[in-house]
Amino acid sequence: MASLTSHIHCQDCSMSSLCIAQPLDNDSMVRLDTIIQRRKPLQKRDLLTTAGAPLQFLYAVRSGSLKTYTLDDKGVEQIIDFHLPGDLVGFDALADGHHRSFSQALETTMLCEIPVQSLDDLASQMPTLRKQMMKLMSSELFASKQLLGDLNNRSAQQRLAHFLLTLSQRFAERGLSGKSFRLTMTRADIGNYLGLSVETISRILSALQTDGTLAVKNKLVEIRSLDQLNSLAGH
Amino acid sequence: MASLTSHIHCQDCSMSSLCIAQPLDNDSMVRLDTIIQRRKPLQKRDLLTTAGAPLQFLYAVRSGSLKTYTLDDKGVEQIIDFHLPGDLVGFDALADGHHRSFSQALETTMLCEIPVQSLDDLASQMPTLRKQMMKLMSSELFASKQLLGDLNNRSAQQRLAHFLLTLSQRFAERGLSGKSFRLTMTRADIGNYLGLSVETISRILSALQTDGTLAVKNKLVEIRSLDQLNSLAGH
DNA sequence: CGACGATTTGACTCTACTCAATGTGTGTGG
DNA sequence: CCACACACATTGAGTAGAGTCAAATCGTCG
Repeated sequence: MASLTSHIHCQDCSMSSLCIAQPLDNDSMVRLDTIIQRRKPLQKRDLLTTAGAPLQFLYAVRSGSLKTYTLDDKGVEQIIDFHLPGDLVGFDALADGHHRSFSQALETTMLCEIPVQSLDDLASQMPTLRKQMMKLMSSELFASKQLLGDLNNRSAQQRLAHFLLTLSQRFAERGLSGKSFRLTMTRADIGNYLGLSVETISRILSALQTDGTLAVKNKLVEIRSLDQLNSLAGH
Repeated sequence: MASLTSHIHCQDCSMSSLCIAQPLDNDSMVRLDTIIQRRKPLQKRDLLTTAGAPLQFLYAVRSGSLKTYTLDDKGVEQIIDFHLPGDLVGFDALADGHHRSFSQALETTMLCEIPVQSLDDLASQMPTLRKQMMKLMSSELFASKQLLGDLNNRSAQQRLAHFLLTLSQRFAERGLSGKSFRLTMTRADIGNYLGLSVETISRILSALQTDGTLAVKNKLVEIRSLDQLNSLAGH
């Protein structure tokens, strides 16, 4: 009998199109699969990475979600990113072999664990894998820099609209509903990430609910008018 | 006779410690050197990259400086980054082989031109080069994400203090003075980058001048009290 | 010298923050 | 299974920091 832990392989993984495995032919994917382990699921609030800890694995999110954050001089949390299924966690540690941030599960979360040493070996043999890693990092890099400009010069409403649209797109890319989804992070997390206070987040969500752009029920968000939301984000 | 264009080689380049060449042994550096060309200097306002254009080269800044920006739906400039000597320009294009942003010289600027195709070939033969590229991207990625958090939750004064400190450090790393340097970008550029209005930048610079933290004379900035500036950035 | 772009400074306004109180949901232990 | 506790969320009132608009000055380049 198979054990209870997941035995889905890269070849069958629904996330493979977003994952590091995306451009690989079947044979390469099988080789990648052999180095990847599946981890016991993380429970809500469990830490996946700790700043300063040596890098051993990169992680791919299979299901669930995480937040990545740093602590500033005063020990205040600064949220850097949210991770959804298909995302890779740990790139920031490639620079010097140590994680630079904390990653914490926002809900029960399943992961693939990729030993960096083996990945590196594979990458040196497989140019496609090497290029794919570069591509993923390049995309993330641009997205991150772009976001900086996007957020900096925009109002609270624009920021939140942009955030919701980005989430929506990411869910859609992952084969989930982009119209209606659950915010696994708290309002405080969103505020921290966007540089807004909890109260502002709450007020804007209420306002968007009132004007019919959204239907919000606790953590559940339904986008009622995508056009409306788009035009709010654009200004 | 040697031509008038620069013939400095990677082996002799004062920027090599920051550059892609950093961890390479002498032999590898010579090989890298053979694929790198030197470009005619860019004049102020010249474009180095254009969003949408196919990626052919990565560039390393030898002297001078550039700004990288995108244009939003309304054609409004969004500054994403400033590049100083030793920085690499073009990583954002690795994702799909097309540049995603514009890069414009802020002053007369000298560059090394690195053909991506050849770089890729070299990287596949030289694991150190491959790792160094990953490291550079990883560092940039983290810095960019960190910056997002840093700026988002901070006041105008904190942002500007942080910006000046970062510039100071970067100049120092490049063997230039970190105490006293020239802002090659306009106040408007700084404001755009930090998400502040020109007037706010100007007012804060004046205030920092008045309280003795800085001496500002047009584009020239001298840091009078590093401690003061540090504590302003920290809050 | 003249023109234009960049910078500074002032006055007023408004957005988003803080503080405060209340409401809602979740989870734990008796 | 219920009750209580605590974390999360909403809403209101007042305030402050940064934006906008406007005008004057400075600097640079032709």
